[in-house]
Amino acid sequence: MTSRPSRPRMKDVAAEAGVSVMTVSRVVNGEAGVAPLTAARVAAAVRKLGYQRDDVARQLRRTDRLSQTIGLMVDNVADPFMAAVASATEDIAHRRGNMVLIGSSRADPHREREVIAAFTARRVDGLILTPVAGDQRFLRSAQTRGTKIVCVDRAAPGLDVDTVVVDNFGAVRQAVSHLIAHGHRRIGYLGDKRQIWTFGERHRGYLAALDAAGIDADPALVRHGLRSGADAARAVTAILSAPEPPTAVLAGNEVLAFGVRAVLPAGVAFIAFDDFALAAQLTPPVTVIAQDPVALATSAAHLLFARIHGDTSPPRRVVMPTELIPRGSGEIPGPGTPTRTPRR
Amino acid sequence: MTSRPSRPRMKDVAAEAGVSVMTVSRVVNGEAGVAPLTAARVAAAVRKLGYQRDDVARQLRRTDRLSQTIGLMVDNVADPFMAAVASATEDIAHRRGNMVLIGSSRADPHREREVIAAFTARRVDGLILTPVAGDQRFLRSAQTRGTKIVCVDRAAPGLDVDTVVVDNFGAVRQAVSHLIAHGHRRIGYLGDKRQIWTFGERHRGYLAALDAAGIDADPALVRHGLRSGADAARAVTAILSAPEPPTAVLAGNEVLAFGVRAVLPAGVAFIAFDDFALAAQLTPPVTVIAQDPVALATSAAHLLFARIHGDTSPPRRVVMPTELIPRGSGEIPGPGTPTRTPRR
DNA sequence: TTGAAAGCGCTAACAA
DNA sequence: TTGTTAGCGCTTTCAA
Repeated sequence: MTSRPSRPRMKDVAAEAGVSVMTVSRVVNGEAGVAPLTAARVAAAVRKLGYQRDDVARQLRRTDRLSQTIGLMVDNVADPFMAAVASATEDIAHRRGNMVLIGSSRADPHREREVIAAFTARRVDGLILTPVAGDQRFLRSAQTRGTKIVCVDRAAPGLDVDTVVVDNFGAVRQAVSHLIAHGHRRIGYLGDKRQIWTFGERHRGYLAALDAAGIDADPALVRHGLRSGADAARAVTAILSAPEPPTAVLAGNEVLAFGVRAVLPAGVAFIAFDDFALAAQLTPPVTVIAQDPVALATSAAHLLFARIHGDTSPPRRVVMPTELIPRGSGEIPGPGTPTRTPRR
Repeated sequence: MTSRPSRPRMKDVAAEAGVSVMTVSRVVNGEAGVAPLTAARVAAAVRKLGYQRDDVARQLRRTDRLSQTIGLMVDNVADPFMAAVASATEDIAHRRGNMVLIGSSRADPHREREVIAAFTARRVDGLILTPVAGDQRFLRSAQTRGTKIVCVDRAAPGLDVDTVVVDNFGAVRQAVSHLIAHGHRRIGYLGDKRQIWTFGERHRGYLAALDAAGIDADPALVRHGLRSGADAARAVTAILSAPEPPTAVLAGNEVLAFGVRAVLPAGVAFIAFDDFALAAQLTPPVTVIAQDPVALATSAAHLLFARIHGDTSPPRRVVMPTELIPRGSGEIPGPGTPTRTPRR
């Protein structure tokens, strides 16, 4: 076995340049107070040896304790919404010279804790989270010890932190009211786990719209805990084969919408939460509740970096807009629509 | 200003439990040779103070030097293919108790170097890369110093590392031959930058299929460097308004396919590289070259961890399968098709 | 302008 | 079984 050649250290550079490690440190970090000629010798030694500063050792000693690393916990990076959040977060972090550690909770509160513990053990400066568990109080200790936290997309009840979300409740209430206005009274709801804040809100919005129209909510038309397109396809098939099937369906997010579309019969109205690439090109085009994941994540990342750099103002809740985009699928008339004139 | 309360250290736990830090270290790391009663006292102190081991300091001193962190550099996490790669990588890393640092090159060789430098400065144990630049020799120094490297999706010419890819050349040659067999002789090609290995291969496959059929390649039908759906939409519109427009188009990846679909007239045949969620539900359904990003990334991650844990066998190149899935759009007949019998 | 000494929080090696 | 000493690679502090 060959022994693994280790990377050069400051002391190697110092020896090569004939100076002390302190001088090397000053040159490597671009500090003033080094004679130009000395600096040039050090720089030459750095190049010759291929020296690169060890940020792990650096972080251990520095006064500001900053790792220039943040932790991003999403539900699942493969989800297009979460991918957009991750991409935007990484972009802001990169611009600020930071790196992003990424972890997925996959809607598992246990995994969520593991991931967050692994982040804090690595001394991240801050966390951007899409929380799963209803109760996030376990984060308080990290918070009081200086780790900055921002929630994005999903709020964390019981935790007093900056939060960037949309009005999920209002957006779904509006969408369901839209379906009701088009004559629907039996409307299906397909969502992920209710404990997830967004889906709790979306389900409440659904119920509120029904209630406002004097429609009794039928639990047979509601499915929670759907995690994949396949889950959603099975659920909508089941709901549609009920004795009194729905005439309209709401899919709680993009991934679920994909599954619903694969099996939804023509004639059933459909609205999806989240806009997606081909929504306008399907037959019929899909009416959606659009939100902007890039704007959400960008706002969250800016908030986080402000906190890391000393902003101690009270926690803020930023609510970003949503837009109901009617494209056709959400405007398919239901049995109660005015276009079908009742005969007497 | 209030001073930031710092997290407890081993010495705090040691003081609380009335033992030395070494004993705390043993308990925290679950090592044998601590009296049960002592261990219990330490454990109680850990709980009371909410102690969490500092992995940064730990890594600095440990003999194996492992950070239990790997770096993943993708082109752009928002791209569904890359998101799937990231998700699968994170999943394998999580199972092995590792974390993932994520960075995006966004097809910029300069940014690529920055990201990789930031990874190695943080002493990652290994790198999983989708390289951009044609020349990756700058990675050799990191490699000789012990950082394990695996390329996924894209190979890195000039670098002798494990690589997990598909046969891009063969897959596109087959797809373009498929279009030719359906009577097309003027076929458009839309791809990202040619320097990116995959797109170089895909373009070569395109040319090879034309050549095998005795068709002269027309540069007016080819566009490189497309980075978004909007880019692709503009490019295909331009190509179609040429004097002799193509009767078929190949989109080099999923993101470009979205843009093409938005503007492609019915009647123009279409094949996309990468399968995507709604491909089968468009009108006409989209014929695709399917590959499995999860399988690619899983294989790459396993290779990387084997290397990190001492596998020193020669670098391997794993070639995963692709599948041409005919769904309709790629079978639209062209002017030279046998179904249009030539009259004499 | 430069360097020596100390120490960040932990673990390796050894001693008791 | 427990503790002591040294040191990972760097930065801080202070002295020259």
